[in-house]
Amino acid sequence: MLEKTDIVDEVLFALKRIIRAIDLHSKKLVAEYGITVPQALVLKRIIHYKQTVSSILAKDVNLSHATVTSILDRLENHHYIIRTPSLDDKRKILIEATEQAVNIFKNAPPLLQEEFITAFRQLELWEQTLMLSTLQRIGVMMNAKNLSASLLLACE
Amino acid sequence: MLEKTDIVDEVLFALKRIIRAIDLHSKKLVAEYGITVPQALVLKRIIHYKQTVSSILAKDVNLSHATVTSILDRLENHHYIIRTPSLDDKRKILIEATEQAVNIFKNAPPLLQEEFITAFRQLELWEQTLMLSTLQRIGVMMNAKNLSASLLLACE
DNA sequence: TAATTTTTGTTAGTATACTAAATATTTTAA
DNA sequence: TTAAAATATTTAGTATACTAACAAAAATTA
Repeated sequence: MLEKTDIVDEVLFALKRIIRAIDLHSKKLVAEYGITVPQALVLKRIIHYKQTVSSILAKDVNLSHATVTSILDRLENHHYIIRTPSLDDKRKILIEATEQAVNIFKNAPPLLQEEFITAFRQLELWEQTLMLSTLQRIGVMMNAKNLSASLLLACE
Repeated sequence: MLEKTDIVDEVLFALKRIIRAIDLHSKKLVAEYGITVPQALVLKRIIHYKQTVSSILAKDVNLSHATVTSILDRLENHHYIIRTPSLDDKRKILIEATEQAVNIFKNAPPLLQEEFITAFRQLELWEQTLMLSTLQRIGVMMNAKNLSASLLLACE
């Protein structure tokens, strides 16, 4: 057994478990829908915009440009997107989803475990909201450095 | 901007942000301490046990055997651990931390962002506990499938 | 005892995800 | 108008993380 000395360590441990569950689910999606969670998130945005470029997608899904490029490579290999060099601005590569990709979302692959979604939806709305805001708050706390150096003056 | 139609999507998005923050922090640790978060988690356990085997570590840190093997490979390359084949049970490889590895933890590399740790510690204890239990609950909800199929009968 | 199963660890193959550097193009400034 | 800065995307290199398949050894069962 793990003895937990520190609540912060426990937070990390709890997060790690969640991260792993999401990853495992993503790998199951490949078998059933031929698409992973990161690929689905990117594809969803492409379908939303009809036509877009990779830098927009990187901002939307909160990933680096390099990561988005590799995800787009795989989507292209699977014929889920088409990349066309832009004529207006030759630096840009326009991205569009194929018919095939749109059809995948007709079946709506669940981006989180069905068990989680079912359980979550059965919670009271206030509880769902509380959970979400807790997660958002943790996210803010972890990205705090970028927000403001002035706050740091107060702590130490 | 992302229009969010579904609170479940928002939960995934919030989690993705947290996951990314942890990953980015891990990459910063390499520069400062020469060790990543997953490596540190594994090494911490090795130091705790003094001597152990990879299957124990995989259970402790909640990772697959293959992943632990690759992390151990890197720890070995950095001379943070020594692997010795066991004489009792020739399947087992005994793992021990080196002096060098123990010294790293004298400096105590922070496994989460210092900003997060500082902010988290400033919360009231009840709030820390609430956050932790929310995360643990999400973890349970996501790993529910393995727990019980009987519960599923009730939902659909 | 012999055959089977389980345990333990590694390897192969794939997908994510990052930074830094390279390339090409466009915009801005001198 | 040319040089410098900014923008857009990709490539290279590294680390995580998984499953499946493999090999070796140990434990169990017939």
